Amino acid sequence: MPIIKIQLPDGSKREYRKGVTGQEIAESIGTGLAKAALAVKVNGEVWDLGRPMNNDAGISILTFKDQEGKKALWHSAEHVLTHAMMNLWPGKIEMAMGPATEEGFYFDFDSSKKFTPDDFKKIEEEMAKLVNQDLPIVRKEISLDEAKKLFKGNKYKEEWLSEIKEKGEKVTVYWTGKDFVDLCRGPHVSSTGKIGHIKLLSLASAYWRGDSKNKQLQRIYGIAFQDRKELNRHLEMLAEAEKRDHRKLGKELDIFEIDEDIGPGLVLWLPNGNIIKEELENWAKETEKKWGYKRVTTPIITKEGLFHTSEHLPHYKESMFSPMDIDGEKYYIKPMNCPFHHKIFAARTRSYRDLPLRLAEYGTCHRYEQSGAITGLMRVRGMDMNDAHIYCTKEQAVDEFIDVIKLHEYYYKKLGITDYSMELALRDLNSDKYHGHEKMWREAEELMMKAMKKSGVKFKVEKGGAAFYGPKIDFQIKSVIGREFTASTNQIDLFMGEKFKLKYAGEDGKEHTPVIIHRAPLGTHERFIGFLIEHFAGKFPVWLSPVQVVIMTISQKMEKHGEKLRKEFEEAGIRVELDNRAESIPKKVREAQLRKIPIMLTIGEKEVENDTVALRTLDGQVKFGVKPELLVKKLKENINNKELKFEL
RNA sequence: GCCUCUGUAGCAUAGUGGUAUUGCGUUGCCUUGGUAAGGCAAAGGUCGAGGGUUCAAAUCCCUUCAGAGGCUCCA
Repeated sequence: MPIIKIQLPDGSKREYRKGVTGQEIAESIGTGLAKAALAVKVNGEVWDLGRPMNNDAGISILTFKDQEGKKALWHSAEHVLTHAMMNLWPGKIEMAMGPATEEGFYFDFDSSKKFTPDDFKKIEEEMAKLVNQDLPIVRKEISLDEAKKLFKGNKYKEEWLSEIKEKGEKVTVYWTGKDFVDLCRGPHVSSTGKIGHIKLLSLASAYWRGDSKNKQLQRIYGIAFQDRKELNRHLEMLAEAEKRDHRKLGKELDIFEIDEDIGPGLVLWLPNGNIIKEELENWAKETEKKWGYKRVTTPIITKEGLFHTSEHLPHYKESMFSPMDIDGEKYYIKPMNCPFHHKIFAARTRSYRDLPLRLAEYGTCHRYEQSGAITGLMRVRGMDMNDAHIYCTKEQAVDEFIDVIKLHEYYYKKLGITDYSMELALRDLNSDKYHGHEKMWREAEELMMKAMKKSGVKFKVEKGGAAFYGPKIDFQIKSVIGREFTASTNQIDLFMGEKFKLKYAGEDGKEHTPVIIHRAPLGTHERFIGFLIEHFAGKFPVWLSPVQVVIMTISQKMEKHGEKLRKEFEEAGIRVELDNRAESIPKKVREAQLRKIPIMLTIGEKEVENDTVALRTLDGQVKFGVKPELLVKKLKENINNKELKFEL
């Protein structure tokens, strides 16, 4: 019998007969593993457990702990979903496609029946049946002709097959039991029993192959876990995420409002929200002053010519609000601040001695976002941007850019944002949306790459995401509940300097074009605060809290004392409220908790007598006999240092 | 922009053809209390807007606005 050598996950080598499967190897290692195994990684490629190995190989057994194992399970769950729907509505479902994603799976299909979440229960029951039957899931390589016969009449599969033919790839199908088959590359788990518990989450629509010219299909999203408890935990997490939704909290905490009569994506900052906004703004102003930025202010509207120079017109016209006619000339509302800052640079003769010149502004910009893209504070049409442009020499560019990265890191660290990543977005060489000449692009890419590498920060390269005038770096931040956003975009720009004919006198006495760095570490107030609401679940650190301290009287007899205390806190620059209503303490506490006020003080007879307060923090801890002077001192320190937590 | 769904008082909700339910909040009165809801009462709604069907519309149909989940887009 021919023998092959397999290197096991622990590094040891063992001999097996030729044709051994991943499942058999898993069984030979340990019974627990045999059950948990979902797929196998063979020389770096993910395989089904049942696929025979005919050569020496190094393997690792994938379980639900591995993302690839999860994906095999989820993809199989997607097949079960398709299978169940074909069973329930025979002839009514034309299956298109369905992959596993990073957090579950979805299935796209075409059907004359309009599905609603009310159908989920029925489908889930059918899926549970299929899982209980523990049907084998078997991979088969078949010929193109066989495949064509098998999927005859399904235009989506036919399109897929003709593409496989073009690429010259092999056709693989997966059978679930005897009566369900789908065209699929896999990998899958070996039988439906391994999938465990499936939950359908939502219903949406999507264009076939993600192209808006194509037909829209119905899409069902789902998730699956082997362990019921894990599924429940996941569902709880989703519910928790919903509670943290900035739109919900924004309303509950009186942070912002979006009024129908004003328009979609146009934010009304309520007094509470405005405090957060101003605190952030002041922080950025102070910080950037220290980092050598100079502040400027520029208009919100401009003659159209400015955007022709920058080439935003006509290329980005559709993202701009329609122009208005002023004295027979077209004026646009600015979608960004860059050209204005360039004009400030150009307004005076510049020498290399003036560089780097860092111009910063809290600019109010408006962009015509697609109506369907607008969500809460995350995608808006009117925004305040913490924007700045650095004009420097080519020699300075790398270090300046590293400083920009450091500035981000400073901001994020202070706010306790630890989960972030960077993406270097380059141009897509096949697209014609990019401007400027080849040399300029290459140089800009090189400069950015150099800066990223020198800074030592991890980053991912993404093709096709660049701005039309240069590559960019996006900071992706993740909130505690796992929602990810682009918080800021930064660029080294060799294009606009030329377009705006910006010049400085160099050391050599000749004219040079400055390099421009675009940066906005806090992005827009809208998105950033939206993110922070979810990040902190509305429990802002003291310095950002709209109301920092509430003083609650046990009875209205303590009003005078309460008022005296309130004044003391207020004079110390602390945002404080006195709650002297004729309500019970439990009720006052409850309300303060719901408003997420970080410092709750109660005063009763004892406190008046001893001139102390009882301190309660949001986590429910109560400390009696606290001296107000000490508290004020500690709070001021906490606020000035912008600390994340308050401790006495 | 496209697809699907949703829209009832400040907020959260009940209501499948007979002009609207409940809770919180608000206001008033009583209560003056020790760490997540004290009691009673009152006010508050052209049921997103406009049109249509019908004796009668929150409810059915059309248009429109807004929101949600996606897709496309995202300088």
